[in-house]
Amino acid sequence: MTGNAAVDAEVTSRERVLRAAAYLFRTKGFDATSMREIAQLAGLGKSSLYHHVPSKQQMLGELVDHGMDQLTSALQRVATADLPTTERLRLAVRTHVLTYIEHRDSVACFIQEGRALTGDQRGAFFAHRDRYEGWFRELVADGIAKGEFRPTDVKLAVFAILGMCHWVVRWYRPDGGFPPEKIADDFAEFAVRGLVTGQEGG
Amino acid sequence: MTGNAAVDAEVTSRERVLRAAAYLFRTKGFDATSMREIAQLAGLGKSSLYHHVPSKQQMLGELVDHGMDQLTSALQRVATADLPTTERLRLAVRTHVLTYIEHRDSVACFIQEGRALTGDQRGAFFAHRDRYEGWFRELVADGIAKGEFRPTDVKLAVFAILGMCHWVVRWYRPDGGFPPEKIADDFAEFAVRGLVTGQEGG
DNA sequence: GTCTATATATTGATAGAC
DNA sequence: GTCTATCAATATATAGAC
Repeated sequence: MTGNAAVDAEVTSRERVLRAAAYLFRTKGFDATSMREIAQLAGLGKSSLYHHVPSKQQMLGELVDHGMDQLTSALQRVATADLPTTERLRLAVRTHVLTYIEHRDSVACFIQEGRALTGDQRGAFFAHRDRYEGWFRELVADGIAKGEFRPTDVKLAVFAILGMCHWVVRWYRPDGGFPPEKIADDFAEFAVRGLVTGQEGG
Repeated sequence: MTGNAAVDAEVTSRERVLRAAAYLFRTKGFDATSMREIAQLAGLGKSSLYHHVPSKQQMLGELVDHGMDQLTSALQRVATADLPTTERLRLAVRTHVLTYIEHRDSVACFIQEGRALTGDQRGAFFAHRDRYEGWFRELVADGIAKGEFRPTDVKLAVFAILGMCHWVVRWYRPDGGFPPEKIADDFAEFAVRGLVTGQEGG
C-alpha cells in the first residue's frame, strides 16, 4: 500500500508500475519524473522496474497508446449513433470529458506528454492524434453541410472545442466541486452553442 | 547569428539568453531543455550563461513573469473599455489570442511551464494565474447579472473559454495558414455564442 | 564578458547475487 | 522477481584564467 488509490488496487506488479508512472507523468510531466520516483510509488527498488518494462520511453509510449485507446474506443461507440449531428457533437464532447475523468492518468499522457516520445512511437502518436482530431472535423463539416451548424472554419472550430476539452487536464480535481456529469453537460452545451445556426439576422 | 529569428535581433547578451531560453521552454518544455542548449542557441559557452542569469529556475521565473505581464497589461487596456459586456468579452478573447501570438515564447512559459517553478516563484505564479482567471470570471458574472449572458456556472464557463484560448499554444504555427486576426475573430465569436442569451425557448 | 576545467549530484540503465 | 552495486552520461552550477 502506497496510500495512492491509483496504485494500490490488486493488480500485477507490472500494472502497478505503469499506473504509478501514468500518475506521475500526468501530475509532474514525463521529463520531471524519474525512474526512482516511479519505483518508490510502485513500492519497488528502481532496478526492479526493468524487469517489467524495458525503458522509460517505452513506458510512456505504452501509456500514450492506452490513453488514446480509451478516447477512441469511447468515441467510436458514439460515432455510429443515428442522431442529428448536433446531438452527435453533444455526445462526442460529453464522452471525451467523461472518458478523460475516468481514465485521467493515461489519457493525460496522450494529451500532454506525447511530444516527449521519440522515433517510431513519436510518429505513431501524431498519426493517432490527427486521426482523433479528424473525426471531430468530419463531424463539424457534416453539421455545416446539413445546415445544422453555421458556416465557419472547420479546423479552428475543432481546435476551439478540443482546446476546451483538453484543458480539463489542467484544472480538474476530483474534489474540485464539479461532478463529471456537470462538466460534460456544460461543455457539450458550449460546443453546440458555438456552432448551431442562429442569431445570424442580429 | 543563430538562424533563429527570436534570438538574432540586436539586443544585449542577457536578452539573447532569455529569448533563447523562452523559445526552447515553449517548444521543448522547461525540464527537457538544458543550459547547454540555451547557451548554444544564444551563441555562448554554457558557463557564460551564469554571468547573465543566476540559475535556470530564476530564468523561468523571470520569463513566466514577463509572459504574465504581457497578458495582463494587454487585458487591462480592454478591461476599462466602456462597452456592453458582450463586446468586452469579445475584446478580451481577441486580445488574449493576439497577445499570445505576438509574444509567444514568454506567454507560453506562463501558460505551460509555471508548474515547474519552486518556492516563492511558484506561489507567485499561482496567484497571478488566479488573478488573470478572476478577471474573466468577473466579466462573465457581470454579463449574467446584466442579462446579456445566459445563467451558467461562471467557473466552468471561464475554464471553457480559457481552455480554448490557452490551447492555441499547442497548435499555432506562423505558417499554419491562419492569420492571427482570423483566429482571434473566430474564437471571440465562439466565446460570445457560448454565453449570450438565445434559443432558450427552443 | 567569455572561456576551460571541474565539482557534485542525478539520471536511465545494466550486471549479477539471491 | 527483487535486491545491491555500479556504469556511463548528463545535468546544474562554480572557480578562476584571460
